[in-house]
Amino acid sequence: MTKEKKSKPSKELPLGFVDRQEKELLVRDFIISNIKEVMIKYGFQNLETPSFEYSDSIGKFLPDKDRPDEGVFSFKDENKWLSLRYDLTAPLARYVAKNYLEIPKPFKRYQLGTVWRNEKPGPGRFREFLQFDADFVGTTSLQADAELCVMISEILERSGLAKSDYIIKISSRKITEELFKKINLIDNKQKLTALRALDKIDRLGWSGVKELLGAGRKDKSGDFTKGANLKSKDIVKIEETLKIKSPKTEDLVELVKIFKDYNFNNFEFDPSIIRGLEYYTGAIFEVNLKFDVTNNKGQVIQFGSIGGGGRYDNLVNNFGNFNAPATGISIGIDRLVYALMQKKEFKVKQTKPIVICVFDKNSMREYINLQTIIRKEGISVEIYPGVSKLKKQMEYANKINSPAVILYGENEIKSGKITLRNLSSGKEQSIEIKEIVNEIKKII
RNA sequence: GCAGCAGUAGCUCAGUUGGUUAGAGCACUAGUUUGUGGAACUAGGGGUCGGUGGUUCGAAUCCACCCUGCUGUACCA
Repeated sequence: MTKEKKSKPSKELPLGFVDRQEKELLVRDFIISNIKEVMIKYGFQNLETPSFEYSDSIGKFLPDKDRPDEGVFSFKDENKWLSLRYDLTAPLARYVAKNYLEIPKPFKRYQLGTVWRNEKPGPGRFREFLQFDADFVGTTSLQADAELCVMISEILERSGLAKSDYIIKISSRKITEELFKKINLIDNKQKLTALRALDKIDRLGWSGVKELLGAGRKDKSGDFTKGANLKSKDIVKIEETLKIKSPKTEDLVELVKIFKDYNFNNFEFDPSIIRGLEYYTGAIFEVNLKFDVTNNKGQVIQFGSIGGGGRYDNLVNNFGNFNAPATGISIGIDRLVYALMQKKEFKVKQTKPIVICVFDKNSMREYINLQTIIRKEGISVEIYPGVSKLKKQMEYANKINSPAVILYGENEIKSGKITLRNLSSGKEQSIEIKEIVNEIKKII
């Protein structure tokens, strides 16, 4: 007798992928509806591009090509490499280049779509997630950059955040450019290491960043990270730059002025904001939450930003000779949902069906008629989907959080009255069929 | 990727220096005179103790390697 090893299919999900339940999806839908309304108000048009692109369309032309093959999910189709998109900006650049002659200039579009990243997930951070992205293509006006920040604020506040819950941090790639010129830092690799180091100041503090700018840093677990090996006098100059309280670069001075005209103050200049390394060319923004976010064990976690963006004047140009300076901003919708769901006062209304219990299959006609009457009023109702004892039907109704059950059995049919049981109070009442809708409305 | 810690039922965990048939709570299923949920009671199902190999008369327990998860770190367009 041979022992057969049954290899059952795995019920586990691939690393970084999750099932999303209704509770979360309702919040997501709520945010999306806010986004769509705001987008219309601000005059952006919707666009949908495919999940897959040719790998070179979304990767090859990016200047930030430190690790071209990592971070994306790819496969070879015939002889060409395809990749799942990792953001919505690269596909936009491709779209603009492809449709340059037809689209209005400037071009304002927004997009909601799933993106995929092949990297290590963290709390509230997955390998598949929904991103929202809005961009202006074809204008150098900082009015566009300002409008993006104001617009994001409006979306966040409509979705349930208070002004004190978030802040938009601004900086400019020009600051670091000037700084590197000043300290004569020209080696590209060193530049990137230095930028990455600066980006970590909120987490590691200046002392940690200083180590990363110099020889390197050992983390809590004892792991060592190589530094940028800058001279200590140059590190001092960097420290001085980081202490600047108000922006000196032309673009940010202008941006702040426009913010004033908008009466928008929920921003803060922070020269340590980096984002996207060499990808950006000018102003950059980052949307940060100001309240603590916890994991499922109640521990406060390092949540990071929920979105950001900035000016990328050269991206579309990589596809050819296009005059398409651009600026854009994106939000990680799922991260915003995750954070929003932790705010106690935040609730989205769920509509659960009233359950009509089944006593006798031969009365199905009565049940269906009743169901039709109630559904005509736009009220959620269902006939118990199955054949079970009444107890099971009640347990089912309770489990799905139904507000009430309708009992329409032998007794009721005989007397011509329906029994309506309120499931939160447990109270039952006997009512005429024509009154049923009114009574239900009182409960839900 | 690197480092530290961890992996026993669907979930949260117990399992004594290696010793019979591996336990509990919650959840689940069926009942407690069949027309009543969220409480109680009774009974039941469910685990090759993450995997593979080794040490041993004997491994959930010891060793090696692998896998997975958590945390930090790197990367994050």
